[in-house]
Amino acid sequence: MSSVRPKRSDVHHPEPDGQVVPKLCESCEARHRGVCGALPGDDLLRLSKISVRKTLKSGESVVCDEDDVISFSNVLNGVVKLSKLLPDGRQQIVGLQFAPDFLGRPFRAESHLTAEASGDVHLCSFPRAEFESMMRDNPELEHRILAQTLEQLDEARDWMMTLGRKTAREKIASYLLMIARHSAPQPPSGQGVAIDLPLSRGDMADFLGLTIETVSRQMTALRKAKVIEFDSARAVRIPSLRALERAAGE
Amino acid sequence: MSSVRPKRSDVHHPEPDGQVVPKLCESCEARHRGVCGALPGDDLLRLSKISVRKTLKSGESVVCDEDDVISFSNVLNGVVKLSKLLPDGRQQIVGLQFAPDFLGRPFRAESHLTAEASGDVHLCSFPRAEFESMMRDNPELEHRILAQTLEQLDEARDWMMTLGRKTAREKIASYLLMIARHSAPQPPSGQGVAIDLPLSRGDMADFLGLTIETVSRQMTALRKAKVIEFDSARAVRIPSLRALERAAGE
DNA sequence: CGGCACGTTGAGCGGCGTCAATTTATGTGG
DNA sequence: CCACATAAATTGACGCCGCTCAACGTGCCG
Repeated sequence: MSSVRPKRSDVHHPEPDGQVVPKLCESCEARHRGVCGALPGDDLLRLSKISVRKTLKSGESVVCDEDDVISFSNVLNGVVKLSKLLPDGRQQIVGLQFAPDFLGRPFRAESHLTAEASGDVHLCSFPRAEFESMMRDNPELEHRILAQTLEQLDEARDWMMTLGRKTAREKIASYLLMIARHSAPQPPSGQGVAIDLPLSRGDMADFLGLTIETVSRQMTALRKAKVIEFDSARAVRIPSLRALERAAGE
Repeated sequence: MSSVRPKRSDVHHPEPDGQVVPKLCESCEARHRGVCGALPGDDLLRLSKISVRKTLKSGESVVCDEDDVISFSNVLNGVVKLSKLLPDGRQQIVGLQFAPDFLGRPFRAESHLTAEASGDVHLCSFPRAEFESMMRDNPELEHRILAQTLEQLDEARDWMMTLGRKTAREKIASYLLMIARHSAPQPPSGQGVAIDLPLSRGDMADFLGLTIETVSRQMTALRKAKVIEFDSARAVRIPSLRALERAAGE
């Protein structure tokens, strides 16, 4: 299920201030906003020597259900779906990971979770054991992992409200709102916010606890209500975030 | 909303090995299984001096939505509901905390969450600032917080599957199963597992994304299907956990 | 062009919500 | 102890939102 193309990286060079920063990490978002920002130069070097870049094509999975997790990753770009499966095939997407999120479940097997690329994804991947050992040595690293985990817990609980108490229409609006908030801020064009939808209708359904047909119908309904406009099936514009928030029940 | 009766505690005495263990902490579950287990004697003493026991009556809240969180707590016994509210009044319970769970959201305001006692609850409560400072000094303490946060994230994601993809019947069964797994293990009596239900039908509805009436009907349906037996409305017996798991769709 | 995945739309049904009545627990004062 | 009040839980009748099944449209690639 997961065919990836690793590329070993041990190139590095000194920074102006004498600190050694691996070349691979130089322009990496995760080094600034992600967990790697916690690492001093020498630890970063140690980690970069054992880390590999991976490219996943759409649909390829990082960790399969029940697999032992042998590696952690940072998401460099793209979107990773975290999903669960019931024995009879019903599926629920329980989270989306964007750059520069950390991917992995420290101290435990991945709790029956599947991580799959939605669209092409670039990862920076490293061995589990080595990273956990660095976490023990480096409290600041563990602190960052904790901070991210707490944020993900907040997001998961927000989504529980959406799944349990919102109507189909409100669920769709909530999803669009979430994507808009994760999108890069745009120059105020007066034409509203344009966003690309990383998930197919089917994945949106699995994320929102709906069927494909209901997702499609409610997208149409929001368009007819002029809350959104379609550039294509996978790209919409939002004339008024306020109106979308109202549609999301917030 | 929250009227509590604090009782200052600074009594303590030396342990046989010379280590000082505050008297208050001596028989405390949280010291062994909870986060306090991470603390050496002197830190435990420091924390115990600023901690207070609180008793909440059913329905009293620990942290109100939008309040600044001024304290963290350990749950000593009882059950605490974590819930969210939509502007129009719809409610969703996003988690249950049992002893010896840690209660609080480090590094941030409580993300619009309400924590409320379901039945009488005993807490051990301490000032936020002091505890966060101890977290900085003591990586092992932060490590335990991380471990618990990761578990809660797993649980939240499990529940997302339940909320998004299961039928009313399966949701009820999943809830009963979760309570059974949190209950103290019982001597094999041959009469099945007896469990007390900490939530009212209304709270079960808010936890499962259902209405009171549907909860009641599906409880009756499970009884008629002989998956559960009623000792009272708040206490059931489970003849076969396997059968209950099947009813939960697992 | 055909083949295929993805998305949209329609018709009809059923699970769960709504509204309402009744029964059962829980407490409170005489 | 009973009488009464109040809340919690159950049960029934009915309607609607979202699911099912099916047909059709659309874009992409060989």
